Amino acid sequence: MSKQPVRIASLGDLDDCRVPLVTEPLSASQADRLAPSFKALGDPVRLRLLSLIASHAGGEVCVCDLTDAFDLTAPTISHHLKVLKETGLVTAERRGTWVYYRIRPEALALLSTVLAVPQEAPA
Amino acid sequence: MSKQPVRIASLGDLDDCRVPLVTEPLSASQADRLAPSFKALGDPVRLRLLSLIASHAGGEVCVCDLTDAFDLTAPTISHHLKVLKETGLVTAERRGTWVYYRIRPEALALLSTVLAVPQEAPA
DNA sequence: CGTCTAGTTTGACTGATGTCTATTCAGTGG
DNA sequence: CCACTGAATAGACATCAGTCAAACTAGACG
Repeated sequence: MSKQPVRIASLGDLDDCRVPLVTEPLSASQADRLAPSFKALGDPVRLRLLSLIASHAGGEVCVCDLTDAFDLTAPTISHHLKVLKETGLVTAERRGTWVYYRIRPEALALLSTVLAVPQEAPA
Repeated sequence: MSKQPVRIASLGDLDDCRVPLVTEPLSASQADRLAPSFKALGDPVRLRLLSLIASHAGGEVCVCDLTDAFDLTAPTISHHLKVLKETGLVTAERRGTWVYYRIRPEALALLSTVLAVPQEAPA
């Protein structure tokens, strides 16, 4: 439906970062705000967590299901989820005993756009 | 499937990573090969370096020009360029006294694809 | 209230990372 | 051959990041 003006406090304003990095040089400020998101993706465990969350039917996953998918302790998974949450890539919601995570598609899409290579890219 | 000889993963084949992370869960192997690229993008200096290289007219930039754009020493810039090179995001070519860097558009495009959010993505 | 389960937080440890200075390598040109 | 410049490497150092065990918090349910 209509998009809510969701705003992640801990996630800096990335509104001015919607232009491919190939198109024009990133400012230092833009780079400072984008880097944490890419850094969050720079760990294999977090990449898989994000993918598991993003690709799951229903759009959300319980932490317990995520923990089972790795050979890591629950605190470690929790730590990685926190990193993803703090960079605005996912959101968390508690329902009863369980906590469910879902992705923030806009965040993912923005990063995808930054890396996109327009057709008429400089050769 | 015939097992291929083990490849150095710093720039390992990412041929089987062309599917959006949202579409299906990444395997551990895929995540292991993708993570270094995102990690390389996880530093503000490298993001700006990449953007400077990618957006430069002519498609290439001399290291001397890059060094001037930052308040960092030449070895530090060199180190960051090495990281970008080792992850396959850029290539380097020496011509005379100078070394020119250019991006590898395929590498960038692949990462963009991995992060892409197809329209019918789970909300 | 007591207890059980799901998740998170804390603290510690270890290994990786960003930066610098000093040194070395690669070409150019006297 | 030697000196000079652009760039990369080596080593050192401080900080950060991933992991775990232990302790803690949030609900559910007798």
